[in-house]
Amino acid sequence: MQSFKKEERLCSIKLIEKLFHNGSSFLVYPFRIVWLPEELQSESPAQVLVSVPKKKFKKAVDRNLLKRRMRELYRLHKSEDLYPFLKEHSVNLLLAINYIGNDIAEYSFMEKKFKDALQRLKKAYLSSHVN
RNA sequence: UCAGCAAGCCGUUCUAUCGCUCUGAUGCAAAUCAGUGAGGAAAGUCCGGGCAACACAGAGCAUCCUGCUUCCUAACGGGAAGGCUUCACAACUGUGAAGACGGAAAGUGCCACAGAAAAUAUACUUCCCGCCCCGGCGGGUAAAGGUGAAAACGUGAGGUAAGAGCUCACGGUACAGUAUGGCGACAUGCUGUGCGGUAAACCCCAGGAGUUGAAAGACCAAAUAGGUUCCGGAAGCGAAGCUGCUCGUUUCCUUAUCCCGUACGCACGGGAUUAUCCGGAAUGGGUAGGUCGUUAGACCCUGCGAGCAAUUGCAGGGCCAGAUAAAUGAUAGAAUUUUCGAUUUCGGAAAACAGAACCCGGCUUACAGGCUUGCUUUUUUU
RNA sequence: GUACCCAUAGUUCAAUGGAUAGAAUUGCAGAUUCCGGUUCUGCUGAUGGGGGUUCGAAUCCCUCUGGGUACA
Repeated sequence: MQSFKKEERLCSIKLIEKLFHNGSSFLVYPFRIVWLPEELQSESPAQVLVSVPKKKFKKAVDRNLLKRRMRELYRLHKSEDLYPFLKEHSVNLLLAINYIGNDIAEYSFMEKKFKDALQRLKKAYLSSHVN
């Protein structure tokens, strides 16, 4: 359950455009999460996209490091909480995780914040669908 | 032994757990197992080539690039060896460094300020001669002064009213001719003629450049709509021919336009106008994909030759990333190195520059630390 | 990936290779005013960094840095 395969990544240009056009977003420093419920063809319950702005991190090495850490976080924590939640409500989700910090954060700090972000995501979904 | 300079090389390692890319095996599949996975600069995109598509009789013009010689190379604006110039050390003969290093005697332009004058010379203070008669005029001159980044080759002698390459000697530099040495750039000698700088000003000379770049280009099958062309069938108060007329038959043409429905377009429904529909094939375009191009190569390692060297010949061995919103990671522990606190044991911190995207050869820039070789130098010992 | 362009006061722009790099505006100080505004006067610059050519470089050449444009 800790794998991170191609089906779980968001690659289609159309879906990405849809996500950033219609999706709703919130901020948990140092992340910005954009999400949108959507019917998917693939088997995985969610597709995710990870990005780091080139303006803040000029060197490719730094961007790679942050993207790898964020992917690792998603891989390790998705199965604890997010996937069971999504199956329970039987929805599929498009996700985009942007890094908006100005410095390269420690892994432990990022881990703590990422868990908070997942909780926020669940709350946001529930509140929007109750109404 | 210490320090500096130059050249070349390396540029953290191991274990465990959980993952990712690609390849292979097993398997209907899910999956499992095994192997594999960033650099010397992968960077900048400054040059050159391969590869691909398009273009292409030949010549000239324009534009851009290069610029001492010979060689290396697939090619180069790269490299090697050499020549020349300049600078430094040294001291008369070397050592080291740097150099966009063709042409100013084809032509044009420019050379601020200062200065008499910045290039067909000219004449401010001087100097000399003559005249008027005591500071002016006419002539000669360019040595001295001062200016400037640069002043009509420099020094000495002769010469002269005073002077001047005007003449001579020595020297500098450029061109032409000639002899010797060198493949050549060039060097040395002799003869003659000349003497501001600037071509990273225009320009001239010699050589070179077709254009566009893997988002190049080749192929594949889907789903959706149905543009164009062709074929077949049916239809028409359509047109024309055959005919005196009708039927019939042949050829052509049409198969759409307008209005309303929230209505501009598409689709759908209805209505109006003399009047249209169906089936098949080919071709073009749009949308989102896949495969090839794509990693075995001007490749790497070792040995033996050729060459002063760059480089290259032969033999043997090896396979070394291939992603596509883009893999090469995260965490924990240990070792190694550096550094700080401490003091011989422990604790903390750090480990450079930096991340492939069609592939090669260079150049440029970034880089903690370490190793090797050569040269110079300091101290000590013999 | 490929092809190109730009960089000058805080800001917007000038300057033929030649004095101390100008103009507008902003800021600061002073004058004027009872106070403020307007007006007047004065002051404030690493020509993006480094090297080269030149007697002399913002300008010419090389290189690095930063910013931008075009091509699907």
